[in-house]
Amino acid sequence: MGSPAASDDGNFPACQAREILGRIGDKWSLYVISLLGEDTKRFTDLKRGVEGISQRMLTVTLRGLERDGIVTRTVYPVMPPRVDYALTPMGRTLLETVGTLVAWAEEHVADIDGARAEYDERESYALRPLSSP
Amino acid sequence: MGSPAASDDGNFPACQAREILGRIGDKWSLYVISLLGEDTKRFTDLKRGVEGISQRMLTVTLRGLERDGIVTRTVYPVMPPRVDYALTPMGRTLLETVGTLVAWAEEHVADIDGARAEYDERESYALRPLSSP
DNA sequence: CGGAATCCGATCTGATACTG
DNA sequence: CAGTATCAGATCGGATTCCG
Repeated sequence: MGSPAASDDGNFPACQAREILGRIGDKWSLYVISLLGEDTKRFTDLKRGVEGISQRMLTVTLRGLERDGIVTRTVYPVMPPRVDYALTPMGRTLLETVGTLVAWAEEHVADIDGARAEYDERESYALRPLSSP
Repeated sequence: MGSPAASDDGNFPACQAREILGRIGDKWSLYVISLLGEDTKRFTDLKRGVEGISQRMLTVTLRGLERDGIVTRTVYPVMPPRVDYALTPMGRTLLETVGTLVAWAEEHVADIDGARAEYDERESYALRPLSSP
């Protein structure tokens, strides 16, 4: 329904791969996946484990990962509620790569910080016509 | 106005690592990095190589990667302009991991597509009170 | 505890037009 | 060729409130 023949990019394989990369490449997803590891974790565990994530973003992220078949969500009908999250077999195949990526980011914080400072100086400098204080 | 000492998260290491993950985890960055590989490529080559990227997003992505010290940008002062992009040594250390991630996404398009269909059905089904057509 | 729903400013992004 | 500038629409994401 709706659009007859316009923009069916949505079904284009390359477009789907991009969407998937968007999901797993998301900073929150990366942390959630690497934090889950081989274990089963509860919502609050993840919230504590992923520094700085809001409840909303954790919920949204987990929903997305669940929908894509990367994590499983198990609800126990008790009060107070208890929900367990874990990686699916497919999700586990991501673990090593994601772990490497997260580790890379953490290892290169200083390098990148330096590169940024250098770049910013170069740029502000390039933009200034002639003088320097 | 308001917050005097609140939210200096900006300098917090964990926050910086997240920001870096946000950059390299970005779908466009991932494609650009893996496409660059060991080579030097021109702007237009990248534009053609990264399916579906707009000129604007390619520019923005490359600027970010340059600022973070992941790619180099070489401008030749000729007409018409010529600009070469390549990975820095630091950028090259990402290549294997990023390549794996991109390959993973492409390999799992079908699986994830299936998982999504299943999830969507389960959900729409769960939300409906009782009846089914 | 683990959400869902809503509000709303901030950010992102594509389209378009212009340029050296 | 390789951008920059601008603008409007879409999306993101935090804060808040309410719920079983």
